Amino acid sequence: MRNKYVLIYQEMVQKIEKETFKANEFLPSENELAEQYQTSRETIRKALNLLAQNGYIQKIRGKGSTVIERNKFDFPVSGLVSFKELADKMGEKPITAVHQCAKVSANDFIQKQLKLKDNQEVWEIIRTRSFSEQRIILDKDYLITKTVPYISKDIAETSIYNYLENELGLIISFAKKEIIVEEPTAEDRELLDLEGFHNIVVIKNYVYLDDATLFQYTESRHRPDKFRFVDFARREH
Amino acid sequence: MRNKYVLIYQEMVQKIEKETFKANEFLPSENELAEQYQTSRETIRKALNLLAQNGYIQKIRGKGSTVIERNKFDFPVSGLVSFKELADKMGEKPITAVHQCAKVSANDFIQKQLKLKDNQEVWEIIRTRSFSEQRIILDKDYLITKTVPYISKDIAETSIYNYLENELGLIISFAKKEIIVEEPTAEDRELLDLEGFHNIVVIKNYVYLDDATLFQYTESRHRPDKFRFVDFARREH
DNA sequence: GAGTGGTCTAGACCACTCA
DNA sequence: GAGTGGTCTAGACCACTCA
Repeated sequence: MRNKYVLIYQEMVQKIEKETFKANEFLPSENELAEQYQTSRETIRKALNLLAQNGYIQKIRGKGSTVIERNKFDFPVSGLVSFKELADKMGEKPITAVHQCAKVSANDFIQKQLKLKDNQEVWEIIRTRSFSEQRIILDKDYLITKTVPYISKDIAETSIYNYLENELGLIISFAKKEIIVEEPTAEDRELLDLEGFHNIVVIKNYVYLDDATLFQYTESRHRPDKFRFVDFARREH
Repeated sequence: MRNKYVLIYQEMVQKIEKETFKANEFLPSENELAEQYQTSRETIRKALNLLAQNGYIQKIRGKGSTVIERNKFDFPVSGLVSFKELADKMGEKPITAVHQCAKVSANDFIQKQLKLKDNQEVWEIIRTRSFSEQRIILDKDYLITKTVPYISKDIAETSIYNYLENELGLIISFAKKEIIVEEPTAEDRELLDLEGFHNIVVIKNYVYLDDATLFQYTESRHRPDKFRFVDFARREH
């Protein structure tokens, strides 16, 4: 049984997406919601805070909470998004080709990224993603073998995240992301259909578990014309 | 007088940055903190949740809250960051040149971005940012005149955000951001030192006030070699 | 002045960790 | 079994909005 405030949050997300609660209209007041859900106001407020954080509503003091107009296609909830989730939203089904899926000794660069003490073994997974017969994205994943003792080409072909979370029971907690633009490497030129593009957008991702241990480093290398990153951010005051 | 939980949050941020609380060590427990700050546990928890959200700590059930190792230079707190804040963190002082600062009639594109009904007037501000004598960034800002009745070249040269928040008293609440890569326009070629680069990284920003009204659309156009975006994101479960 | 959201409290019960 | 964080409650007081 999930938490009450998460259930209320999810139910309200549904209602916003189905437009039971419409954009620019006000939600019922916190007191009314507390009454409806037979719970305390603080619990309602936890649900509403989740909605606000994720860009569904804007709370206005003295007035109420209004539903933020959102183009679901343009602005998915931001945060950590795996490639598969992203592709679902893009509509078109990508084809994944696995070029490498093996335990290798970490080179200096990977050692540094994953803060390894010595040249431990890591899983190296190299994949390309194709849309309409064009190889657009090169994904390079490095996973610590202590946390992920085994992984197969089959898994790499579907979803690594699904395997990590549902099969291994790992709880992914947060990630640090960096986006930069680089010159294509020889590997990029070989594995991607660059079509004359002179740059590659590189998304570096450092992924952490719920005990704050770093266990994965990922580089997602995109052809620039197909790259798009969207984000919803609240300003701190 | 600010809120108790914000004060506690700020004090703890200080302690983490000054390494009174060191990376990978545990904070005092919530009960201890409640005792120390003479407050209730729920108030302490609000402060700790802010710390967790902003990537300072990781809470581990049954054990406590550990300080996340963070390279402050590499990973500033993510979210909405104005150019001036960003430049402060980069160390080098940029030079801003204002090319345009005028009320103009909104063209079709701007009307669409700002969801205007007709061709209202908007403030158009076009600026370049130089580092080491190189014009690296082209900023194009469009502000709704109803919200921002007046703005000057002087303001555009320093910080628009400072003016909006401290002079006009506007409360900026959230923004939707989109990052894509484009071919340089004629304007990019004219106003930036492209040095042969074939692409421009474009950050589109839709900025909203605390009453959920959209009042500003910004395009920040970066030379790709100097572009860098970092983010801290928690995964939703 | 009635209604709204924002903060804070003191206490309860729970699941989890670790010796 | 002692200590940890996670959730939930019922109530208080406050600042703000709006008629």
